[in-house]
Amino acid sequence: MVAQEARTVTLFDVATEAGVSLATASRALNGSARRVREDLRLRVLEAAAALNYSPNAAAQVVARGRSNLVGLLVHEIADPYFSAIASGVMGAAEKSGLLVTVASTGRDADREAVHIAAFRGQRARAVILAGSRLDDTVSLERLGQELVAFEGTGGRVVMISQSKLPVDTVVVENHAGARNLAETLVGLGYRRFAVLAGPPGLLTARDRLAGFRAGLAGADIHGDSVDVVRGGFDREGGYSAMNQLLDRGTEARCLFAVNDVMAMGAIAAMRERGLEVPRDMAMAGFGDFSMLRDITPTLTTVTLPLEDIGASALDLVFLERADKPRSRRIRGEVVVRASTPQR
Amino acid sequence: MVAQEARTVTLFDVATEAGVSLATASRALNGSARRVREDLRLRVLEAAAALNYSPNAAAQVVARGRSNLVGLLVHEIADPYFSAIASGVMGAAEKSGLLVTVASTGRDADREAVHIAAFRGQRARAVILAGSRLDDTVSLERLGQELVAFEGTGGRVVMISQSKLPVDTVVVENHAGARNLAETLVGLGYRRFAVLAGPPGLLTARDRLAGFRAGLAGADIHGDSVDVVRGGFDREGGYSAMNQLLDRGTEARCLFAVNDVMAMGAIAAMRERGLEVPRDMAMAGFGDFSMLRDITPTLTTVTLPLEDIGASALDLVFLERADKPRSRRIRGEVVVRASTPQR
DNA sequence: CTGGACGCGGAAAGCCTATTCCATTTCGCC
DNA sequence: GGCGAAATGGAATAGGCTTTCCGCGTCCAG
Repeated sequence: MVAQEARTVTLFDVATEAGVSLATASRALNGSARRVREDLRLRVLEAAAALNYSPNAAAQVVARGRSNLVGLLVHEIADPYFSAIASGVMGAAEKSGLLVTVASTGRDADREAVHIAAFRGQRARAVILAGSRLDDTVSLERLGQELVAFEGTGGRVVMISQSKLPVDTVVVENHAGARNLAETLVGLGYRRFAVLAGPPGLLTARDRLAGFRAGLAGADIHGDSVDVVRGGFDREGGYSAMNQLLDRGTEARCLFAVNDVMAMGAIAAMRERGLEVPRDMAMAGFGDFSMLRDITPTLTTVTLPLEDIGASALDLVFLERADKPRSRRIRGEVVVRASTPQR
Repeated sequence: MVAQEARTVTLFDVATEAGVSLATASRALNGSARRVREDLRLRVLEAAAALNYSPNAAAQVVARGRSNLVGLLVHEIADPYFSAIASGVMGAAEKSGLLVTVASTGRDADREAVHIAAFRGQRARAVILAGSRLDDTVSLERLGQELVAFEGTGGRVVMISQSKLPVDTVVVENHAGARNLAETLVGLGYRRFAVLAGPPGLLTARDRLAGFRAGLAGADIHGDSVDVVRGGFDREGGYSAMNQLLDRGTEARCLFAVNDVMAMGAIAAMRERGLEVPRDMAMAGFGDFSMLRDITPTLTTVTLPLEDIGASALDLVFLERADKPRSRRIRGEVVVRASTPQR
């Protein structure tokens, strides 16, 4: 028995096996503009199948000058908000024959830049940035440069959240959603509010707070009567902000947490003190991830069609780059549940 | 003004700019075995920075014959179980300078095969298969062939869940965990059990059921006194299985759902009928995703260190392929919470 | 019957990088 | 100072594929 060198089979092998040239084999396999006579085409296909040929994608990328990879940058893939978006992106990508490479940045602008550079190296077809930007001109500038470099390789850039850079964007209407929520809550009879507002620089958090305030203002409820507490944009942030609020005391009868997981943290903080939602405090969140309908009490929130958002982002990838960046606006919908009963 | 063709900058440009040869530039940039004189090295680095050079990863892959991509196959990225594992894999990958490409299979064996073929085309360094196998010899066989072909390109294969194929595996000790859980529940005073058991063919579900039964058998509680209902391995499955169980009536005082999201579905089904956990029925789950501590009541379960599982899988990627597949065993830990009070 | 248009296979160039193989320089040591 | 060994720069090649360009055969119109 001869020791077999496990060489991988190349297009050359397929061509030889089929008795045609490399060029013909290539054309037969990926149906180029040029046509190949039917019998040859079949011979090539058969040969490829017989040899279990799998084209070397890297070589194709080198030859074509572009890949079919899409880079998806999220803050944290384990966060249900991002994993739902990722699911939408990946579902749409599969339909379009694209592969999705995901990277978590942990909200770190530097790692973001590193990953974009890596995607540039991959000659990725596009990069999708999911997640809120910070209100930080320096890092925004830096990101912009990185993205320009990326576009220089022919790739597309799509952002999800705010339209702060001149790239196509799926804009989440945080302001409008929060305003509607405020109006709804006022309609339910609430007058005194507290807000767990997230970190100061985070645009998403800021927009939601501003929208909520705008909604209250429409009902003549003004800023000074609203208790605002800052905190991280995650469960822990909600938990500690709520503790802060409870420690210092509040007259609010209804709490708005600018993100659902913060609301969950807040509920946990209340429970530890023997307080109950909505008996001791009504509560509303924002962002709706599916698990929310299973917590007790079910939580009033503004639902966002996260998977659609991801899919929309991938749609934008296929548009030609234009001078004027386009945006798709996604509106959330207020859903009233048990946590905010009529007063 | 001259129309600028936006050609991407290549290694050749860097070499020219630095006044050295291509070979030297290459060696300077990725520190090969060969050394480059310090001043030249610095010149190259400067030139690269000045031109904002980013190596063409695809060309590197072609030249080196292997990539730094890791393919991760999950059933559904939006499922917290898988997104937590993905988070672990991605965190570890980043430390090792690897990129992670994720694909969702939706438990479809064909799509699984398609994706593995795609990863083979990418010359991925490794593919990690997360998620339970089905007890289906045909598709298992098919998968095995696909994986052999993948390994033929020099890639590594790591599975997470059961060790059913001759590849390195992170084995989740479902049987032992469920047995411990059963023993714990018996210790709390429960004697009559029902199980929401998941689909018949799914190995993970099967192992947990078998382990649970084994634990009960140790306490002389035998099969015929346990109500077993089949259902999907997700929230909907738990919901409908629970409805089935309640429709036909049961004497069980404690329910074991073989997976946490099924337990959540079951709780929802009970709530719709005005039933409460644990008053009307105690309940335990399996798999612990972090949100669980925030539902009411907090749920007894077997926690799995999902992020560690992902990280372990990536560890295995770096081991040399060996004749005997290795396995890392991961044991869950029983956590008793409010849903199963002492009786 | 002839000439041009068209269809199609094949040779070869090109994509970008890593690495081998020479050629030259540098260095250590007697 | 001279010699061999070690270090190091550079030309050329490899790697797998796509695509351009060339040339030949076929078909149809005149």
